[in-house]
Amino acid sequence: MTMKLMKAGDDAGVADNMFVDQGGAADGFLRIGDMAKKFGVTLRTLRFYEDKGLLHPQRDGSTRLYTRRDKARLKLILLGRKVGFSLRDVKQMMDLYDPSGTNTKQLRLALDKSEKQLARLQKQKQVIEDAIDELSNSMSLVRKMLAERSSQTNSAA
Amino acid sequence: MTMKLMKAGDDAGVADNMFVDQGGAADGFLRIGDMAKKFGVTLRTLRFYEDKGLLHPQRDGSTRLYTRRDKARLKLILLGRKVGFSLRDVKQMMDLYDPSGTNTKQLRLALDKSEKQLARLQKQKQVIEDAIDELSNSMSLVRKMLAERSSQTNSAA
DNA sequence: TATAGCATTTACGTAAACGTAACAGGTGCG
DNA sequence: CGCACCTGTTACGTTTACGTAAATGCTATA
Repeated sequence: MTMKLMKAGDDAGVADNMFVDQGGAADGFLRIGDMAKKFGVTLRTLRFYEDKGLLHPQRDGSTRLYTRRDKARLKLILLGRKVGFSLRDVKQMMDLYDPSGTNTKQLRLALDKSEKQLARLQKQKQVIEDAIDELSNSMSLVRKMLAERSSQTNSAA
Repeated sequence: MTMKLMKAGDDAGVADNMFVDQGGAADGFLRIGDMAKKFGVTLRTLRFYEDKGLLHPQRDGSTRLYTRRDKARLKLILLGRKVGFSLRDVKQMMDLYDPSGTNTKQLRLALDKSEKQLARLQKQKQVIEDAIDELSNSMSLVRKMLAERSSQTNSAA
């Protein structure tokens, strides 16, 4: 059994929410593979996010080392994506983060974007509900048609 | 005033539902521009659908002429898209249509695809609702943070 | 006849978020 | 020693439904 030094179980369920990035690089560097497993993403994804300027892991030579800050940022990214923000939006919001300030501007931007996104989501929900309704109608109609057909064809069997 | 022979007002609100294509090419050919206006799509869309084998308008030389059948088909396409089917799905279903049969196979396929699509839509709806919840949570959190900030900064004003 | 207005065709561009391939060089361990 | 897995980079592929030219032609009207 390869148990190794797998103490990579910091658990990602801390308790911070969106737009709230508390820094702090104490210890517990993760390498890309651990990071990927911890968050359920692929290596490609992590490199991609870095390429897009969303993550900035340290380097040990060429090896990426992810700190607590990176974990927090990734958590934000994934949450952002979950609620439907584009990576561009997420970046824009995170780029405003300044550990030495009140981040009022960041929070305002986030709130503004959030309101718009919320509106979008509600519209989408409405669209989907409409689609469900129409599809259900069509389905019951088709079911009726099939019922007629079978009552004609099978009545002689 | 260019009134011409514009009696192209057949009205698209007949009363057929999805998967139900009744043929019949009596008269009233529409050209692509009229067709587009009638259904609120672009010329590009109509040509695109034709290119994908979803529409087969007649030709007068090189000019496309759309018949009643084409209108019915387009209506189905648009309904299909509204409920979230891909054009490929729509084509697959429409290709099974046979004016000289009971179309049982077509209806079964349509029903099968519809059930799957309905499931997809319900999942999507759930995802969106989750997103709405999470986003709402984050928003109220951000609002609190902003409130704190302003109570600190503005208290001295 | 010139102009307007509609038609035709081919074909590259767009958006998002990665996946996937390809190629090469480390590193740990059993 | 060899295998599995790490690292790096570049860059094309995928998906869907069109948008957007670009270049050209037909036809009716002023």
